Amino acid sequence: MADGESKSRFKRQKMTDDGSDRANPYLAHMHNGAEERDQGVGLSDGHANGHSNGRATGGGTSLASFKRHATTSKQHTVAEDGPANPLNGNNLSKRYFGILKTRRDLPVHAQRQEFLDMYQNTQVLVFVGETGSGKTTQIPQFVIYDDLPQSQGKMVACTQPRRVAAMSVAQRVAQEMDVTLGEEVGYSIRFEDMTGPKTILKYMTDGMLLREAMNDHDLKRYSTIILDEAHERTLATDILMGLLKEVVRRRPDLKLIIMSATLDAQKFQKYFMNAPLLAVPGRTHPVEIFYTAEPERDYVEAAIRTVLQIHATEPEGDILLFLTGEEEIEDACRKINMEADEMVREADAGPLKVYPLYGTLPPAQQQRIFDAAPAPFKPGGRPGRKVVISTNIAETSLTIDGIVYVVDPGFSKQKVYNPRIRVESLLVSPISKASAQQRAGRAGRTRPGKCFRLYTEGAFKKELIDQSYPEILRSNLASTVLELKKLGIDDLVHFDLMDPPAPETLMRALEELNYLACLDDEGELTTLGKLASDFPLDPALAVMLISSPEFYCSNEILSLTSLLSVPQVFVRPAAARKRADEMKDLFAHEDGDHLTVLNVYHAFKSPAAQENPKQWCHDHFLSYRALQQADNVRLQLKRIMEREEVELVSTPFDDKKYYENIRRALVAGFFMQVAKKDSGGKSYVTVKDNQSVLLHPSTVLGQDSEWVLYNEFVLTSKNYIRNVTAVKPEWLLDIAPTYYDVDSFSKGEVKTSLQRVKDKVNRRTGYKAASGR
DNA sequence: GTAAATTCT
Repeated sequence: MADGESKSRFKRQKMTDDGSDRANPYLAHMHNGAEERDQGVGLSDGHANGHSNGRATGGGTSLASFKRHATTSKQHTVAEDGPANPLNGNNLSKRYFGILKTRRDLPVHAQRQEFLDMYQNTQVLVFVGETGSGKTTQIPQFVIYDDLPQSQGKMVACTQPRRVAAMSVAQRVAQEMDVTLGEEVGYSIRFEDMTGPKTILKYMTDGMLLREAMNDHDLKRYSTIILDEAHERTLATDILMGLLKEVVRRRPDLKLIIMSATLDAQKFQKYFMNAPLLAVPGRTHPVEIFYTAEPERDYVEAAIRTVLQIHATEPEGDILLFLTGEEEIEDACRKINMEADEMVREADAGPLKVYPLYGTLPPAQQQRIFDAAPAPFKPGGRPGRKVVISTNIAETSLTIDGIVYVVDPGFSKQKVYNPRIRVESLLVSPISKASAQQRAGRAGRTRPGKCFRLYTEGAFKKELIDQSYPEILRSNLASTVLELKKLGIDDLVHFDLMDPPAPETLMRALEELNYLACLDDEGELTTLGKLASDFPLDPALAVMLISSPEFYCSNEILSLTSLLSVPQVFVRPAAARKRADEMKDLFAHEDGDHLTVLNVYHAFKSPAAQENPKQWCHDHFLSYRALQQADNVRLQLKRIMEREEVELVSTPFDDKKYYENIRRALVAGFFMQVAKKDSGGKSYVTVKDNQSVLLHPSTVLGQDSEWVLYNEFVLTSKNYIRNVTAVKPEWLLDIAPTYYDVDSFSKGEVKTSLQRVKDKVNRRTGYKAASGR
């Protein structure tokens, strides 16, 4: 592999980096006259409402003289210079002043006054800050100094799409403000509320704020809400934007800041009644982009070749390669390792260390990507290098310093939803231009880097879409619709979303909720629906849980619901499949996978296993993390059940009906996910939409069950149903009579079969078939 | 006879 060869496949394109040249057309230029503004004395009126909740009020601190929404950057910097902490009057630490210096070097700091001028003069502000601008840590602090939420007895919220981000940013900002995390600055995520009575700045996940909105439609606890990373367009962010658009109308005192990393900010501006925009440049190193001259046929093979060429020809620096899934990544790791060994032997190459990275990898193994690159074989020899092969987890969630080369084949697995067959599935699809930029940017975090795109420049320009479709357009909306109803949105069709989903998707969701009796025929929330929306669960799971006391097994269904809302508990390493399967057989229940996983949970909770649960899980090929997480979820759900007075009951274990009751309770939630064996005897057909499906080979269920209920529909090489339990058709007619109205079924085997069962039941109970509803 | 991008309440 000669040097020239590596370059020949790539056409060099002249550009600094996707966006590091940020001569920004949207940059707001405002006259900076605020310095002369009167520096009001005394706290604003809000201080007089006499809230005695122990919040920091600024009294006795340098903030006491600040006039709300009329402060200046100069005032802020004077206050920050100490000597007392502006928030609580304490002495400031040495570390504080050290951090203060670096904070003032951040690009956002240069525009602090500009930001204040806009913030003070508008209710909604769109803020664009590229990577490295400091927006996530600094803007909320600027806001605190001007909004003085403590004087209103309120807080400033800043949302993040991911839990880790909310936690780590809060930690960092607490340090910057020299306060204890959880006091003036805190965070709130599921299972963990690190806030207290003094908290005035709260980082939180977007999902968490959405939950809060369900019980407080006006979000009255907040004086300013900052939606960060809005460009990621998570489902929760989209719903919050729709909601907040209405809330700002109802609450003129609420300020809203939409923060985004892309220049596609006009869309946000337009959506929010032409809100003003402020843009701040980022600070990253330039990344040189290379494209292939011709399209690649096999992107995995091309990617491996490119990684090896970089290793052979490029100067020191680590490599990040993006692939789409676990199997592809493990496969590429193996191949690169083999080739690298050969390069070391035959071409005197430096050592190459390869690390896989994907979501389901245990945390300890994920940590290994942060190991330093290997040292040269001998002092002064060819440099060692680290290669990380990752899914798009490294695109946003995880940042690896030291990456200088990025290899981007241009694909990722994405969720798609097909409302016609009501199936969410994962599909390998081309990424968007925004993703490609994000990936390239990963090469320029510590020094100038290079990005090798395994597609042509023409393809980048013409074939990639600008932005990935927002999640709301790719999801089953059943739980979203339920949430919206609970948020007080009555007219879903006219609810102003940035990207409204297809009418068919909405119809499907409404229909599903109606069958689940969460919405009545008028589309209004029922008592059951209200209760279901209190649980952080899919509607079918929530309904199953709420109905379970009627089947005398709510304790067991509570466990099962928790198990179904965490990742798979069975571990099946490629090297030990057979042993793993044998272990699974120990827990198998002949009536299906639900009862099997429940057996696992009960065994996990037994004193014997709890003696050393980690070891026990390892020995039994079970995921300790998943089971622990299930335990956590169970506790949270149990608290909600107690609060809402959903009874916790069990059928005695020695009762003949113990397992049958659980299977019947499953039907109460999942009656829409039932399949009947085909006349051929091998495959199954789903009731109502007549899809041919196969039992997933991982099921413990034998082939002799006529009717089965399933949890998941998996589209891979074939249509599989997974997590399957045998049910009786009588139960379907009994528990879900509206859905199993035999007359509504289209002609076919399912209908005939159901009719036969119905007649039999009617004969037995003495009713005439005709008298049935 | 076998798959699971990612994230969230």
